[in-house]
Amino acid sequence: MKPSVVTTEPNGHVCSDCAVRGSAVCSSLDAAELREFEHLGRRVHFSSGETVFSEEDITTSFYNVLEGVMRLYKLLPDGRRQIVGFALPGDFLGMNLSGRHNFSADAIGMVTVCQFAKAPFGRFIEDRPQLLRRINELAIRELSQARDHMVLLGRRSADEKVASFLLGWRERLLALKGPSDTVPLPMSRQDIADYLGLTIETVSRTFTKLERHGTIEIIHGGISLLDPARVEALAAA
Amino acid sequence: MKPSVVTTEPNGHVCSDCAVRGSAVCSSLDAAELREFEHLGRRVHFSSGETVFSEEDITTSFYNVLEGVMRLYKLLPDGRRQIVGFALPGDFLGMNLSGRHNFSADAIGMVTVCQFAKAPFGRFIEDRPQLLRRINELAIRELSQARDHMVLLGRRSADEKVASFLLGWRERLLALKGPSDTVPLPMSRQDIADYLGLTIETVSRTFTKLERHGTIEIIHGGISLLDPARVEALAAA
DNA sequence: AAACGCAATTGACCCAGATCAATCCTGGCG
DNA sequence: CGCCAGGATTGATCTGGGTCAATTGCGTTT
Repeated sequence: MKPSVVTTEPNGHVCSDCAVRGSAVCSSLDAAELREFEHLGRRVHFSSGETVFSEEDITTSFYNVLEGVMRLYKLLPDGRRQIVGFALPGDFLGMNLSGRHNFSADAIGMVTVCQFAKAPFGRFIEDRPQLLRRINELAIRELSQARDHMVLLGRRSADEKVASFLLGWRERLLALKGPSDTVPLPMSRQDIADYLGLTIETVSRTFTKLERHGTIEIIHGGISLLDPARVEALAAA
Repeated sequence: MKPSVVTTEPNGHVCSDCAVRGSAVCSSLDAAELREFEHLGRRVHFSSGETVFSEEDITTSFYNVLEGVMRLYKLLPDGRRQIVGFALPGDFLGMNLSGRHNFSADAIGMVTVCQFAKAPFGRFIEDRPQLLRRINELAIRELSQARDHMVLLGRRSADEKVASFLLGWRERLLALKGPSDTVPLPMSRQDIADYLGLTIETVSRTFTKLERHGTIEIIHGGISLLDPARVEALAAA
């Protein structure tokens, strides 16, 4: 199911000045290793809404997000959807034990990834424990986030969910774009609802309520935290 | 907060005939490595309800569960609890990036763990990529389970949650105790509720409902699946 | 065997959030 | 510029599961 709009650059890039050089898996490699590594990955672009891989697909590649945002989700047979996370630049996707992806991933807006064929990547890792350690670190970080999200899904009210989401999302963007009380939300209300285990109406109503109380301002493509302290109180962190 | 009832065996064990030798982290070590590894861990016993470690505690040890069941959970400031998983023999606990545990763990019934001091264990791993790879595998498996659980918490009804839980728990015990339609439930109803994001009343009512329909039978310390197919249908797997 | 303690069950009622159903933007296009 | 489509908002109503409150069942102590 390779989408037609995907474009691949034959080779117009170098890892050494990649945007995610410092934070992604490749941060564990030295300059010499990086030159070798460069041949393994190729940049691939996806446009908004395109699927990068689907749950249950055989895993043929790993992906390193370079630019943009992706939604990672699982579907129930009847169509209910749970977004298990949003991937941002520096995130590494595709690791699994079964040989099949255990969630689907698609682009929210334009996305650039660094794609690695599974086998050569596996071979490259083989004698580079540093890289393995880095991948393990990323997995452990994900796991910690996943557990936090379980608490949110299982034990928080709608207001708390929305407030936690805004703070969490701002926090993640902090590392990428620097601190700001203006939080861009590239994903749809439906995406937010499916991430928080709510309906789109509840998300919308909660935003409106927060805005009426002067806590946030809903702006085009995002929200602005007028009273961050209030939001933090609501999140019951 | 070392509990008084904890007992440590000076050395009455050998790794080579450990119950979890084949499935735990140590499955990645050969006989020679195992002998060296043996000196790193010590068996520690916990009795029912004792806390092995708490969220936010500085991580001083890693733990390999040998016997028994543990509940892993996070608390909100106001006391709401979310159980993020149950640990069984073979599970490895304590990995994190922050240097602090990101959840609490306590014993459900008698528990035996193999405890490793963080620093020596870290040193041992250093030049044994096989062990690191094994730890990574366990982390990836956990991550996959965590994502499945997010779907359950965010998008399933109470009936589906309970049915999925029974099947999932049976599935996990399968590897340890062999196949059976009688599912022991060592944890309390409250534990089940906090795992599923429900209240104790809802869990109890759902069990009763299933029993009235002849789908399960509630027995002392567990349940019996009278109609496993029916339970699977309810789980909407 | 009576009495206690604690988990589990059951019942009655309530409410947060879902569902159903209109609008209301807003941006793209003829 | 006016029209259209898809996302977002808002309103009205419903309900699954929570809350509150007994009651039951059992294992332990005396």
